[in-house]
Amino acid sequence: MVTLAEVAKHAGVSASTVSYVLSGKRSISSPTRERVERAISELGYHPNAGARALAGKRSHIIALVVPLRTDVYVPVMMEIAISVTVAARSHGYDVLLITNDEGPEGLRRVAASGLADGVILMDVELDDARIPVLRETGTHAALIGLPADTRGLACVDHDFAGAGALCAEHLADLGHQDIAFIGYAPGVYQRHAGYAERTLSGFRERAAQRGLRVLHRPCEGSYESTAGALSRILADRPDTTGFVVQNEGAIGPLLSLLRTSGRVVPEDASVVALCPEPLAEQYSPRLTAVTGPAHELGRQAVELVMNRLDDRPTAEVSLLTPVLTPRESSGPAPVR
Amino acid sequence: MVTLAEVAKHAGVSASTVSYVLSGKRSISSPTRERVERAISELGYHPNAGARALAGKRSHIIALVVPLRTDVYVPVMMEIAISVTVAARSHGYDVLLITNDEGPEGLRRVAASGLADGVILMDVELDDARIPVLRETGTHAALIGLPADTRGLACVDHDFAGAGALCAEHLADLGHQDIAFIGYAPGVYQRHAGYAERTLSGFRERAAQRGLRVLHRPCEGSYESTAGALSRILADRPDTTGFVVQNEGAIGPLLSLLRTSGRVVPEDASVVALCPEPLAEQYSPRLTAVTGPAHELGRQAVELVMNRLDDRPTAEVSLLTPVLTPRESSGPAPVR
DNA sequence: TTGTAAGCGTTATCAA
DNA sequence: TTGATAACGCTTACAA
Repeated sequence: MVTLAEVAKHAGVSASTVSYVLSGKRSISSPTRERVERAISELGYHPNAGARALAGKRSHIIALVVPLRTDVYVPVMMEIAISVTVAARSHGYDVLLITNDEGPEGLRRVAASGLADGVILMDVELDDARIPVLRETGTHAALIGLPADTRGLACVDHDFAGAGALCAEHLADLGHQDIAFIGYAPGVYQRHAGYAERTLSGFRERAAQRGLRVLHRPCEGSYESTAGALSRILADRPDTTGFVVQNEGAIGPLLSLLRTSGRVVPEDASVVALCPEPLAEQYSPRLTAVTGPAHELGRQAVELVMNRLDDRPTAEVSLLTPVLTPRESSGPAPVR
Repeated sequence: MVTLAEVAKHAGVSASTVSYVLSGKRSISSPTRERVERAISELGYHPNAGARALAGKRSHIIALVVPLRTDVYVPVMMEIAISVTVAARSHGYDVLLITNDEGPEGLRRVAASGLADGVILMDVELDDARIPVLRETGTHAALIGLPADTRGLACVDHDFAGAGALCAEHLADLGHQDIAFIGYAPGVYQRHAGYAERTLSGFRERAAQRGLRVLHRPCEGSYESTAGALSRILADRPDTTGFVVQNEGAIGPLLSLLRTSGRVVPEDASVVALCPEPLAEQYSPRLTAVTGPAHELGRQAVELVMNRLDDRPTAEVSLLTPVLTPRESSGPAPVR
């Protein structure tokens, strides 16, 4: 194993000079810098991570806490994890993966041992058990998701209310009057999951402004539950021509069922999905969809942690603007 | 921050005693052990990771290298990542996430810096650029996937040939004679991706043994490409009654197209998918599918790395047995 | 602009 | 069964 001392000897300088060349924390004359850099590459030197952490009081690692089972669509979780890793690397940081099966104690372990300098929590809940640990240990952290009490925390999330509003806006613009919102499973609303409620209220508010009639139906996402939701919707409001779906599992069934019931999309019924782009693209017809930038979520979370590590102040909450991409599944309301 | 020295003072013993209580590397009398353990919990001591790595020459971290873009269905990648993390924790190890955008150099960095003691590579290709680095640096590693040359390496993968055989077997048992295999995109076969070729040859071999007629059609997975593949199949072999699909994207389109063409599944045509369970469950009809245990892949990879770290010999290749779960999409061949 | 040297918090060897 | 103590490889005052 090549050590800093060996590099120093090889370059004919002191150890501290090598260290300073690496860290850039003091100015070095070009000739020495070059000698050192040559020595480094000739010997294939890589600083020892443990020693660096011990002496420098910084592990250059951030922990990413992922839930075992999650509300978040898995490919999106992965996209976030990857964007976090890439963004962290651009700051010279690596990412440690922590699963939530250790519970909040995992956080404490990682922070107290100095294994990680900071933490990013994914899939944060309104009343998240990990937050007290964060406060108690004073760990530098960024949250993806919005807890009930954000005081002193740094959070990034999609602007779900804005996303809901966008759906209402789009369908109203197309002349639809009766809209059904097919949502997550009832349990999700019963435990007051923030993203679900925020989307729904953003949607409802804008719908009210635009004078739309709205029906909200929770849905498990299975074929059967979607069929149940749809038939109730059509029974209660036969004039429904617009559908907003916020439930990945319900999309496929909904499209099949509309077809089966003789409704052509988008001529007879318009469908707007709240889902990731790749999902929207893979259906036939391709779905008009509202999406938030998942990789941006990861990137910003990393920026937040880095800012906190360097004692730069950060805003408490940052919401990312969603985008509606019109595709083939939405069109003008049918004339009656 | 609580140090080992503070614990020692609090317990009235020497630092080394505390260290040995923690590592269990020498026998300690019960009374001292208890005093030390009490001190540890009273002070909330967590050993410093950097110091431990430096002195002990082991970081207790393994790196998991994930591809940015992948052939593997993303939720399965995530499942593997999580099972790796959980399994690693059970050995006192943490997992560092490395993306492949650093290229093979990322591996070298992580190994040479002592950041990780070992490495798990996901989505390994036949001629993987990361393998030379592994050999050159002598890094302890486990590969998920099978490279062309496995000498000296520890690999785990699904038994794709077995999976293919299982599909042929199942359809033959049901009396089907003409089977179409709807595969991955042509490019996947052109670059001789191991899993694709192994599945296909396993399938072909068993089909031949059972006297089945077989048609293999690569497919991009889009609606259009699936439609193209299906119409060619039905043109070339109108008597085709069995379909094997190994392309997540093609499943939905195939089911729609069969329905559209007036074929009822499973009365007129049987479909067997090579895909993860959750995917098979979410279609209507639910799909008979062949699946490999993804979490087992992660678990075994960790065991392999741990064995290598402790100089225990390991087999070069371990293939995990796939399972066929019969569901609603396959049934007896129609009588002619 | 560069060098010297004192830690950082463990582990593990050598004694006792 | 336990205690001193010398590494481990780096960072960072403090000197020069």
